[in-house]
Amino acid sequence: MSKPGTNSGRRAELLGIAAGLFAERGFVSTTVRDIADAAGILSGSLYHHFDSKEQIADEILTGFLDELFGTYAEIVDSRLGPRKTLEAVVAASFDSIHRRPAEVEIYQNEAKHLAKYPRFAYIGTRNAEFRKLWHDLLTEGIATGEFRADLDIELVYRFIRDTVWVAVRWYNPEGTLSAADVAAQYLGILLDGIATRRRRAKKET
Amino acid sequence: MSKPGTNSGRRAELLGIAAGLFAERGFVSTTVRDIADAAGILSGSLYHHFDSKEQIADEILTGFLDELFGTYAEIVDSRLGPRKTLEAVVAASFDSIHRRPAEVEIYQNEAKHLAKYPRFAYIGTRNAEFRKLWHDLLTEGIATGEFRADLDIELVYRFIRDTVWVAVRWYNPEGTLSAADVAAQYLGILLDGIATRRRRAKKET
DNA sequence: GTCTATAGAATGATAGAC
DNA sequence: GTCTATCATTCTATAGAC
Repeated sequence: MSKPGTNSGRRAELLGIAAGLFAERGFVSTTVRDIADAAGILSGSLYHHFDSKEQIADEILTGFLDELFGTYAEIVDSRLGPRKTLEAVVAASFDSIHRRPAEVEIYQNEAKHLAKYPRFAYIGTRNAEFRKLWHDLLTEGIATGEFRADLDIELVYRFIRDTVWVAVRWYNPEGTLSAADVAAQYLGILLDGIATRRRRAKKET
Repeated sequence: MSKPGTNSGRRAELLGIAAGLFAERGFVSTTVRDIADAAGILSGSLYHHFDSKEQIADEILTGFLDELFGTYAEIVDSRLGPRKTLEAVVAASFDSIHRRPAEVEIYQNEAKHLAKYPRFAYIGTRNAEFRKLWHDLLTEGIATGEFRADLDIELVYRFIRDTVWVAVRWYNPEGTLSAADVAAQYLGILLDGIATRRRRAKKET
């Protein structure tokens, strides 16, 4: 039960400490000594639990992504219709920022670099999965007439994706503004805009 | 004219090479040897032009920020009114992503870490300046009735800031989509939303 | 599960020749 | 303005004692 590779409590504890440091200083700037110091042990001792620094990041990311995409799958399977699904996916994303800020920050800041290595190939897979989720959602919403027909789906997808995730940079889990508050405000802007009167953008071509 | 510290052409060339590498690999992951290799010289020779690796990043950022905020100042001084000013600031921002993608990426990815060092204190100053610009703009727009009165100004500011700048991650200066196209699409979403019917968000309290 | 001790490589930076 | 040569430091990772 305490064999490295299975989940002894100590292992999870070390992963949490490492996640906090990776999020705060970045993966490359965080040394194994930093992690060991924060855990109250020496750097060499870390290698009893993990094969390498990369493996630590790997386990943090897989754990996070498996949980997140599990939640997305549940929402999609509920077949709420485009608008309600959009609201639920956005809310779930902000909720993950609230519950796992370090993991989201690592995903945002480090995934692009890590994805180059074979070990982290699943990052590209998850990104493609997320993109498909949004493309399907937006396409269906336009078909049902709930979303504007003149939208560039790929661009809207990117704007939503970026704006939701980048909020991890300023969102404070201990602050007065809850994840649900932020999600509601954000959905208000995304769905209805900030202008007082609907002034449809001129279509080009 | 060729004294290091003044702008010989070589110096600017080296800054451009370094900016590309910092943007692509990150500041800490880029070694002085990487920069020297890309310039076709040896790492020691770099120190004839610059005192340190930090100085290189410093000059890249100050040059970029001075230009960017000069543009913002011109726009504000034109007194176009809230909506037109908003459109112009957003367009100018996307234009800077088009013209200086490496510099924007460095500002986005590295500024947070660099800002901790006294040498980069101006980053915090610029951020505050940018925030004030948006707060004033949004406040005025609400006063004139051009923007919705139920907006949380600080949140709207963060959403706009993040969404505009984070686009540097996927925007391709050589692609078919111009910076003006992206700005127009983005403003369409921001001002009017993606939903077909205006459904005002319920106000809390 | 942690510590001692250290290997082996890479890093930012320097001094002086050309 | 670039090169040669190199220093001092820091890094990931390993081997074996406790």
